[in-house]
Amino acid sequence: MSVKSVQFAVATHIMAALGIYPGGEVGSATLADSVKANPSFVRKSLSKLSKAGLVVTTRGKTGTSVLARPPQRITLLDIYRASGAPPAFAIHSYPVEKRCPVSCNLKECMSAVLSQAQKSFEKSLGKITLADLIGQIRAKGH
Amino acid sequence: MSVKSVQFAVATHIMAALGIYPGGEVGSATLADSVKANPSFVRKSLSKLSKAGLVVTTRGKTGTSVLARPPQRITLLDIYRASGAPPAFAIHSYPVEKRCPVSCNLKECMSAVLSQAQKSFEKSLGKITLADLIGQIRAKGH
DNA sequence: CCAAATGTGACTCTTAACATCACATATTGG
DNA sequence: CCAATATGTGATGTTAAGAGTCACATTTGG
Repeated sequence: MSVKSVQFAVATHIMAALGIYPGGEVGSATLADSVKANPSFVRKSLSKLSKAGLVVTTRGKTGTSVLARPPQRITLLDIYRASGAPPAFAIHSYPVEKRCPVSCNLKECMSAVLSQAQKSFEKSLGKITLADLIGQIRAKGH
Repeated sequence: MSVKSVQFAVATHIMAALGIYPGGEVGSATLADSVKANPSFVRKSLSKLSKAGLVVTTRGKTGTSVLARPPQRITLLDIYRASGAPPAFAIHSYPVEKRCPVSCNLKECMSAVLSQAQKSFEKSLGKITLADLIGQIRAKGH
């Protein structure tokens, strides 16, 4: 029922790098160096952030990316949602045994439970800003 | 980085069935019918619940399973933990680019963030008892 | 001792994300 | 205008992990 995806972590890495980099204009190749992932993979992630309005990218020969707004006004929940990470929780897809009341109704109940859990998890992410995260990274030094 | 697991949902299904079944003593074959999953798979799940002390199973010819305590005293968090579902959130495992402070420190920061999110999600599960869930199932009727 | 149940290790199958490539698209500088 | 170089993205191969299955050991009531 849980879903592991690096999308969120990679997207956060990118955002933190954009926030920390002096000047703030960074090309995807530089970001790929920092994440140490395939440039194409990074571009895809960057593309999602751009579509979500968290980042402004310019194309063409001198194309770069910049944060769309100051890191104080970007939460990790914004990044999580933009990253396109699959929902954290899932339910099995077995068929229903019609004679069994548990089998008939459990999925619906579980679905409510899991969406509540998802909300509380998202709420937790919403409390942390990108600026907080950058502060922590800076505090750890190099 | 993604992995979906049905362990939690299946374990919850089993527990609800045990709680609802009149008398409460049920064999794994009956449970497998209700879940509509492979009997061996159900037995494995049942085995975890048993080891976690949520269920008491007897072996031998007339082997069955019963809830170890009343459903009012079993939370979905108990079941989640017993089910052995993998942690809901994970971080990428790319190498670190040593010259980059983001690359060096982000994983540690993300790890803290994710474990906090995990806690808030678990807290949400801890508020729901098996009795609550069974009540919901009964309310929906057959 | 035998029948019937749970417990479990080994193995294969399936799926979804990761990773990569190739190329389309866009834009600047000369 | 065109060459160089950046982002954007569809297609495809690779891989890791859970689901599913099987076989058999273990247990225990009759």
